[in-house]
Amino acid sequence: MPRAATTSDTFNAIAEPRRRDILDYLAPSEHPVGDIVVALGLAQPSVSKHLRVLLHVGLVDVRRDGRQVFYRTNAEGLKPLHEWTSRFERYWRSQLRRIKDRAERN
Amino acid sequence: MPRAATTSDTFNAIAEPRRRDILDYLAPSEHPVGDIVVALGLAQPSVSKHLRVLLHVGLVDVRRDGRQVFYRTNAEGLKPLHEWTSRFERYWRSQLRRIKDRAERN
DNA sequence: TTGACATATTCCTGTATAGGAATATGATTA
DNA sequence: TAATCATATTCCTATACAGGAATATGTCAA
Repeated sequence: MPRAATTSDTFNAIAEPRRRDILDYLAPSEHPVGDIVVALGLAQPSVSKHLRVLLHVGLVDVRRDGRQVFYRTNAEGLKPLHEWTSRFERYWRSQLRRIKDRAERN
Repeated sequence: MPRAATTSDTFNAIAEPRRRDILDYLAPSEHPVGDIVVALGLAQPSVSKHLRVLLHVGLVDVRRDGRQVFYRTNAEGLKPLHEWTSRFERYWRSQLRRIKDRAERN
């Protein structure tokens, strides 16, 4: 079996750095595609493709207005990712905490 | 350009679900490869390969003991991921918060 | 030393990119 | 209607898997 599709889930979608850049850019407020092209210095077709992937997994929302298409990060979609990493929080908190954890296991 | 290598960074490494399972399993305490094989029901070579990727990006630590090799999740390696997702926290906190954010932008 | 055990590596293959180039689609304006 | 603007899609290609099968490597025990 080959690697899973980038469109299959959030984790695969954000594995691509440019897509993370796009999510960062679109988090505070919506922007038309052209803005992303300029802001991130990417080729327009490339941006459209990345947006399609992000849309597929629900990480961005769209709003069409005339010939422009506004995208915006849907932060909710990043929750699962955040929650998964949170499970490991107790293991890095601090050296002290780590010692406590170790004691608890005995 | 093809997709980035899974060994290139944390984000790519955890894009594979089995690797996340392995990290979950190895977080509380170290385990030899054989345990992972049994616990997750994967083929041994497959587990070894996944571990190699995780080791490459520093998500697990190794300790050899006789013919067994013990692996353990290095939670520190997941910090960057957690921090990246944290940046979006303010955007999902609550509807109230979202309204406040919107007001702040005006 | 030999055999069993634990893990790693190699080889093979079907699949899925991501970027570049060219083109298509849809909407707006002259 | 034609020209233009904003985006999306298609085609092409080099690359990188991830799993299965077979085998290699390293270690311990008899």
